[in-house]
Amino acid sequence: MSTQHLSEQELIRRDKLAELKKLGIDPYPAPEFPVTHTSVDIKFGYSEEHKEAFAEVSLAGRVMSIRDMGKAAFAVIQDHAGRIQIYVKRDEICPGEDKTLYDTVWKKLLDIGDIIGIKGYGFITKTGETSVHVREFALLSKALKPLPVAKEKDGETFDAVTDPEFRYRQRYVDLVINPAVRETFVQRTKLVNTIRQFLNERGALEVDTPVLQSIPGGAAARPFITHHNALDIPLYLRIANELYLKRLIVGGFDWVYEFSRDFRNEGMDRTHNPEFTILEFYTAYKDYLWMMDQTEQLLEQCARALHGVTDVTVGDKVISFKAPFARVPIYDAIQQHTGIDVREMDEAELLKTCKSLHLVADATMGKGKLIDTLFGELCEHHYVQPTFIIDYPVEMSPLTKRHRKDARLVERFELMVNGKEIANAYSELNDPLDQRARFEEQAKLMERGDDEAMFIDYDFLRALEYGMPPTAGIGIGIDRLAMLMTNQASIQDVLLFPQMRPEKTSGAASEE
RNA sequence: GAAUUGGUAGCUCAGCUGGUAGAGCAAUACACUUUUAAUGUAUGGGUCCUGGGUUCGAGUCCCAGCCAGUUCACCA
Repeated sequence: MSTQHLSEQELIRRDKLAELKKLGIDPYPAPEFPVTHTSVDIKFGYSEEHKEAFAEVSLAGRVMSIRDMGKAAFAVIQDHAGRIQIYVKRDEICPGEDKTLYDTVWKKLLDIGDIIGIKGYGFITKTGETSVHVREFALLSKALKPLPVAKEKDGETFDAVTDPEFRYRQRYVDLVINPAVRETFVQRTKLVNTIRQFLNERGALEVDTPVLQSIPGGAAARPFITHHNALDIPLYLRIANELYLKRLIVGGFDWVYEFSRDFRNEGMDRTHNPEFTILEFYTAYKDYLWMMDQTEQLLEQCARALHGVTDVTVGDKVISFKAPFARVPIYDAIQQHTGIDVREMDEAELLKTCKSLHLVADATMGKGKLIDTLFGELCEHHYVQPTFIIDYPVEMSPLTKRHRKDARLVERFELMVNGKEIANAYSELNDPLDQRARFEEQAKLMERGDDEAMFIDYDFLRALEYGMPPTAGIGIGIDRLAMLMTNQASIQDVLLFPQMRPEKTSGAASEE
C-alpha cells in the first residue's frame, strides 16, 4: 500500500519513527524490560508509611493519555492490571546539559498508544493521586496508528468507541480502550476455571476428543463439511462430542468432561455463533436426578465465584442461582401455558394443535419436534428463574434412556434460565438394541426430509454392545452461561473474536 | 434468508427544503516544573461505504450493491 492511503496522523507517526531511529533509539527494542510492579500494585499498595517499599519500581505499559506542562508532564499508562498516573520532570530524566530525551523524545516523539517502560518511585500528588515519579523511561514499542482512547470525567465517558463493527473486528483495540470489555473476558475465564475446578475436585477427567469427525453425531444440527486430502474422505467439524465421551465411559473412565468447541452451519444472531463452546460431562452409575443436583451446585458455585452471591443481574432481571431449582415436567409446562393437555395425543392431533395455535408446523415433523415447537414457542420464554424442564417424550430424545416409570418418556431435563436453554442432560441410553432402533427412527425422519435428524453411528452402537454402565450426561452452553453471568445481551460480547464477514483489505491498513 | 436502522476527519457525532464539509476530543506548532476530559493561542486534517442515475449542482433525492446493528426465520 502506498502512503497516499495513510491518514495525516499515520504519516506523522511514521515520521516520528524515522526521527527516533535517527536519534539512535530502537523503537522496537529486543531486551527484556524487567517489571517489578503492576499499576495496581502501586495504585492500591502505596502509602506514605510504606513508601520505602515503592522507592524503586519498574513497570511497563501503554500510554493512555499525556498532559504536558512545559518542563514536566503527567501521563497515564495502562498495563494488564489497570492504569496509573506517572509524572515526568525534565531535569530528572535529563540531569545533564542534553535535554533531548525530554524535549524531543518525550514531548515530540511519544504518542498515546505507545508502549513504554519506566523506572521511578511511588508518590502522591498534590491533588491526592497515587503516581509514579519517573527517573528513567524507555520506549518499548512505537504505535503507528492513533489509539481512539475515551476520556472520563465524573464517571462519564466521552468519545468511547461504540461501533460494534469496529469493536468486534479490532478486538485488540476494544480490549485496550474499554476496560469493561476486558473484564468480561476475565470473568468468562474465571467461569470456565470454576467449572473445571468443580469437576476436577470431584474426580472428573478432562479429555480431548476429535473435532474432525467422519460422522457428525450427538446432536441435531447442520454440520460444516471439509475434506481430508490424504484419506480422500469427507470430514465434518463436530456438532457435539457426546458420542465420543460415551465411548470413553465404555472404556472405563467413570467421569469425563471436555470443553468442546462445536461448529454448526446455521444462522447467526445475538445468541448464535458458528463456533461455540459446550461443556459436556458424563458420569457413570449416575442418573438424571443426580445430574440435576450437580447442575444446581455447579451453577450456584459459578455465581458465587463471579459475584460473591447467588443473585445475578441480567438485563432488568435478577436471577437467583441458589439451589434447588424448580423441576417441571414438559407436559405440565405445556398444559400450564397453553391450557392443552398433549400427553395422550398422537402425531396427527399434535400437528392439528400446533396449527390451531398458529405455529409453523408441517408433516415432515415427528411427534418430538412438534412437542418441541409447542414448548419452545409458547412456554420457554416464561422460565426466567432457573427451571429444570423434565421428562421429555421419547421421540425427541434419541440418545436418552426411557423413563423408569413411563416408557413413552425419557429421563431428560433441559435447564431454562432467562427464557433460554442453558443445559441439556439425561440418563444416557445404554441399551444397544434400543439405541439402534432409535437411530433407525432418525434415519426414517431423515428420509422424510428432516435435515437435522441424526446419522446412524455404527461404531458407537458397537461400543454400546460391549456394555456401557448406566450414565448421566450433560451439555452446558458455556457462551450462554457466560452471557448470563456477565450480563451481556449478545454472544459476540462473550466471544473474543466473534465470526464476521471478511472485511475488504482496504480497511485493514498497512500492506506496504 | 426477510424486514428495518445506520455507514461523514483517528474517535464520538452535527450537517434543515439539494447550493464550496462542521464541532468536541485526538493531531501539529508555541507557552506553561504537581496536572487529571489540564489550560491558553494558532494550524492542518475528508474516496461523506461503493457504483450508477436525476439535476446547472448530490453528504442530502432515486436505483443497485457492500458492511454492521436490531427484529424475525433456523438453531444451542
